[in-house]
Amino acid sequence: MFEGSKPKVDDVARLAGVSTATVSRFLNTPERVSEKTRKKVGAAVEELGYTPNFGGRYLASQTSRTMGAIIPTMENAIFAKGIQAFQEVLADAGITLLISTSSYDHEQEFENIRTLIGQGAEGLLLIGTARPQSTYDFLARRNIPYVIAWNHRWDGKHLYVGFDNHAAMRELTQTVLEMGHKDIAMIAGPTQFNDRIEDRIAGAKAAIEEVEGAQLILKSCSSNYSPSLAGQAFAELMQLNHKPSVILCSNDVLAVGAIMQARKMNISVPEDISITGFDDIDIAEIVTPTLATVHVPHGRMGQAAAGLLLKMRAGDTNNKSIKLSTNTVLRESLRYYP
Amino acid sequence: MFEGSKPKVDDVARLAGVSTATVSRFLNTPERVSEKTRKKVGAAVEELGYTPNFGGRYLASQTSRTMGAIIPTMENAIFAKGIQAFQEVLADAGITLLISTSSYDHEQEFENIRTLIGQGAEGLLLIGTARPQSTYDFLARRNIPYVIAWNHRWDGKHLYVGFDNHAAMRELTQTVLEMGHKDIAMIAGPTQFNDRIEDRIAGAKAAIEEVEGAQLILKSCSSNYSPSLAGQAFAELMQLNHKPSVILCSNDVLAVGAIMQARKMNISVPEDISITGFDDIDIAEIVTPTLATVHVPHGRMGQAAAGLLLKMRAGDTNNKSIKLSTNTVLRESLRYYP
DNA sequence: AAATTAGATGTAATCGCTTACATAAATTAA
DNA sequence: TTAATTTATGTAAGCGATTACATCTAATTT
Repeated sequence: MFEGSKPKVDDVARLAGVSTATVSRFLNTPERVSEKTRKKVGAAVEELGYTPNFGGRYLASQTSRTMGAIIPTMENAIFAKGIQAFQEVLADAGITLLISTSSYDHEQEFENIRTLIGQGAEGLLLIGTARPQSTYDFLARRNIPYVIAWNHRWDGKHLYVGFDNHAAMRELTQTVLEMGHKDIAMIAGPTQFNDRIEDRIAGAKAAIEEVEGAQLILKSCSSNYSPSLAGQAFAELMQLNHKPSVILCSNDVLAVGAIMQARKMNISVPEDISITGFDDIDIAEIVTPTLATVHVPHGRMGQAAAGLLLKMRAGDTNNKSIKLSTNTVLRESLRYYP
Repeated sequence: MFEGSKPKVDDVARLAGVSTATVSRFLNTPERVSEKTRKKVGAAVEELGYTPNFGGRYLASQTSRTMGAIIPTMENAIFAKGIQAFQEVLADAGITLLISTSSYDHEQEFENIRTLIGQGAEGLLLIGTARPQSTYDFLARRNIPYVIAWNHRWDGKHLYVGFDNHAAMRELTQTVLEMGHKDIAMIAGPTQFNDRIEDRIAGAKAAIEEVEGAQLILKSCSSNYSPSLAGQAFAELMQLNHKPSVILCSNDVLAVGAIMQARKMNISVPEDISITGFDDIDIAEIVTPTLATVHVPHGRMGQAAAGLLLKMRAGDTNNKSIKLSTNTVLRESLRYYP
């Protein structure tokens, strides 16, 4: 109706017959406004469909009620679940979430961080630890609270909300070893800019080194989320004279790619070869055979990260990293060594 | 370094020995600044790690370089893919994306819309058409450009960037009918607030009505994304005396749920019964048997939506809805009627 | 060489809101 | 009833940028 443009505090104030200060108080601290005026102002806001202008608000109050999250990609179900939970907790606290994706690129991530801070983000959710020191320096200089999710390390350098990728993979590998496997292969995506994969590989190695006669063949796959490239890696492993009896994949997506390739090649899983994943996303239970993997509590991680950032925003400085536990899930794709 | 707080234009101006106006010009219209000062200011910006404050900028320029998207949930791979593409196109144009999720709730969606507009969103991406008229009224009153994605209708009421759910489902159903099936069941999620499902159901009905002797048993499932609930619906259908020979599911997730339940019940797909999905997400090719479904170009849809909003933002008023085509994908789960 | 013009920079008003402080009204205490 | 509090409201000064307009400098034309 009306002029079609956005109503401002002044418009509301005029219509309600009060001052702009009162309107502002009505919006931010209603308890400081008398019942009577509260009604008047409320009606005016309603009638005009007034929404406070963020710019003005942010400028005047220096608080944006906004947080940012930068994830590598949204296409991966892993992040989606965690971020969804993250957003829900923030929304309940009246905080808007700004999201952007970095495509696993440090420069883009830094650009995104700058933008989000410019937009007023009062806290940041970042995935993993691998990024240039300069990025951390920037964050420190600006004094921006941030939380590192999807990984957890004991170095005490950052606030983590995640799980120990190293320990989780080590545990899974130990299980595999206990089942009698000695010739173990691993298909892993690029570790560049991806500390989680790095930790997973290290975890597998650590477990294998502990067992006499066990050995690891590491096969890298140029993408973390391409089933077909994983399939290719699988095919190459099958060319070897001395074939592995089990293939650990750095995540479920790659594992599924390997399973599908096995089917194409008429190699049966787990009779001929065992395969494992990591993450326990939906497809792990859908694929045939069902996939043995490491279960990760993505939803709880997102919630915890939001909770932590909210606390930091409230001024709580004594925060600690949160380590979530994972667990090995045994399913059809993994079998005892014959 | 320094005071640890955020540097402002004045700081940059002082350090570079120019006025704030020049700094602003350097940031927004560098071509209006001489080579020499450009260098000076650039160095100052760099040294201070200056990022313009969004609030001030937005207030003064009345442009936020921000767009909003409200999706029902991020957990579903469907939206993730489309939104990812949407975000990439916007990012290339220097626009930040604000995302929030409505959990399929109209009130929450409206709240989100208000918030995003308050944050300065210059355009909105909405999913599907089903929402109260009051929401559209609000949008119109505020004169906010918006695009409806994930559906396309011919009513000319909105700008759509999507596909014709009705026609797509009709086409799939026609294929099913041509394969000889007459007793057709459909497992569909709630249509409340979900015009896409509504259209899909209507599309199936339309096709079936055209064929003599063909009939539809509609089985509703109380969630759109719960495989287990779909499994339950499947089990109930199998109790019928006169069993269907094919089950159309309103999306791939439900279809997978049905397939898995069939496996549990030792009913083989497609020998005993055929099953189809909709969306063609990754799992469609992963599940055994692979799932016959309708392929939807999610990525292109996101891109197109972003392109359209960008054009609208630039002032282009003569925009048209974009209809993307889908196609029926035949896979193992669908077979000729015996 | 003087007049004209184009280009670069500076000055200061402005955007919409919040909030410290001042003031007025209502309540309680004396 | 008056004074002392408490509570509610108003006034006006910023918050950090942009930008119309004014000014100054340098280049071009005559």
